Amino acid sequence: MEPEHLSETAWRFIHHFGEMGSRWGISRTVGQIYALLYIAHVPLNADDIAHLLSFSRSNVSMGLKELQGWRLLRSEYRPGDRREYFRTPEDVWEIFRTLADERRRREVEPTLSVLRECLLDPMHTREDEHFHKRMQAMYDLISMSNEWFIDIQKLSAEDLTSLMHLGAHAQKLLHAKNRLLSFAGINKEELPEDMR
Amino acid sequence: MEPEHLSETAWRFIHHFGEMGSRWGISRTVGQIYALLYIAHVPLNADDIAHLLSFSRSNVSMGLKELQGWRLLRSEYRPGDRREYFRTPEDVWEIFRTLADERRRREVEPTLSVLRECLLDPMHTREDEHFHKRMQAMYDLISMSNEWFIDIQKLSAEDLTSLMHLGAHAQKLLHAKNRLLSFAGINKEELPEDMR
DNA sequence: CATTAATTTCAAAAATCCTTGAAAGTACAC
DNA sequence: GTGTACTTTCAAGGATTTTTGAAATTAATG
Repeated sequence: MEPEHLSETAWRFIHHFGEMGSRWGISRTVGQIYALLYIAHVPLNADDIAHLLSFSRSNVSMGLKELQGWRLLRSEYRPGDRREYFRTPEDVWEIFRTLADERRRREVEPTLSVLRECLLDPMHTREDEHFHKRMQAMYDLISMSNEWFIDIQKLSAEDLTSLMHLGAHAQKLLHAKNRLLSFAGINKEELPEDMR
Repeated sequence: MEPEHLSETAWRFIHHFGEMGSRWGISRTVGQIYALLYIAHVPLNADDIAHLLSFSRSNVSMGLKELQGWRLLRSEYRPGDRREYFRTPEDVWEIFRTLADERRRREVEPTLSVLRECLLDPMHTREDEHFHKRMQAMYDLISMSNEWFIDIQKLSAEDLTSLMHLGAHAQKLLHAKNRLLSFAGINKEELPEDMR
């Protein structure tokens, strides 16, 4: 069913995502496996993958397990065939959303925890005070981005596309709003949280 | 000038960012150096850093060089002192912007190039066609996000904060616009690019 | 221009991370 | 329950990345 070997172009694609993966905390193998599954026109089983990418069977098994840990795979069984067949979600948006959300949970949330803990520690010296301010600034930024992402994540691919096209133009809307506020003599602090 | 040793809390902070760094394609050392410089209340020279973090002098030198490659450091000389003193920008937003932009240039742009090249390759089989569609979908998503980021990057920290607070509420604006369009019987395709 | 102070380079050692084959585990079919 | 087809685990070996100290380089000073 699946091709015996990869085309030149397919290989370039897979190879690139392997390299990319290794800059992103997932191993080359895992990156390549995912790239292959992403472009495959039919679901593949572990042997297909091992064969096409020349990895050991066990390496593929571990790679698939890791990808499942990232919630990035779908799998299915076929009647009369005991092997498990894997594929990626069809929608690229879904893939990126899942990836981003998983990173958020694995990296951003723990970072916020550490920062919160550090911020609770008592300050003794002038340096401690400076340290505290710096951590607070970082906490504020990360925390806000985190919430923004959780918020934005709910939107459909279509809505996200519109929002992105709007891009920095949204700034104009905000400026218009701000001019209006100042015209009306209203102070930002008087507004409810979600209208600032 | 700088403290002889790090407080418990400072160490926790630095240690965490070392671990984080190692998940992000920069080494533990580099992550720790940056965390230290970020919280330091005065600029530090390479010896200070090596001493405080117990790294070899040469390791610190390479780490600083890498951080400069990321455009994440400021440095200064003092009269009567030959040593170079390093600090991070004061504004966390600036740091994150620089980091994100550098990653964009190092990872996203090359990925787009590879995808463009692959998309130009001739298709022979049915599988090639499917492959082509998948790459196109990925190209569209990454390309759009990339442009969105370039666009958004120009905004001030203040504007970005407002935008983030707006978050998914922006969706309401869009829906309002879309309802208006459909009420007026205007098709999206008739609008100029930046109004869709 | 020689001396000294600081920085950088680089090849080797150390640490870490990845990959593998062999063995153990699982689950289905008869 | 036994055999079969597949999957997973794991310790050892391999590969890659980090870290280091010694030597080379650069730059300032008298």
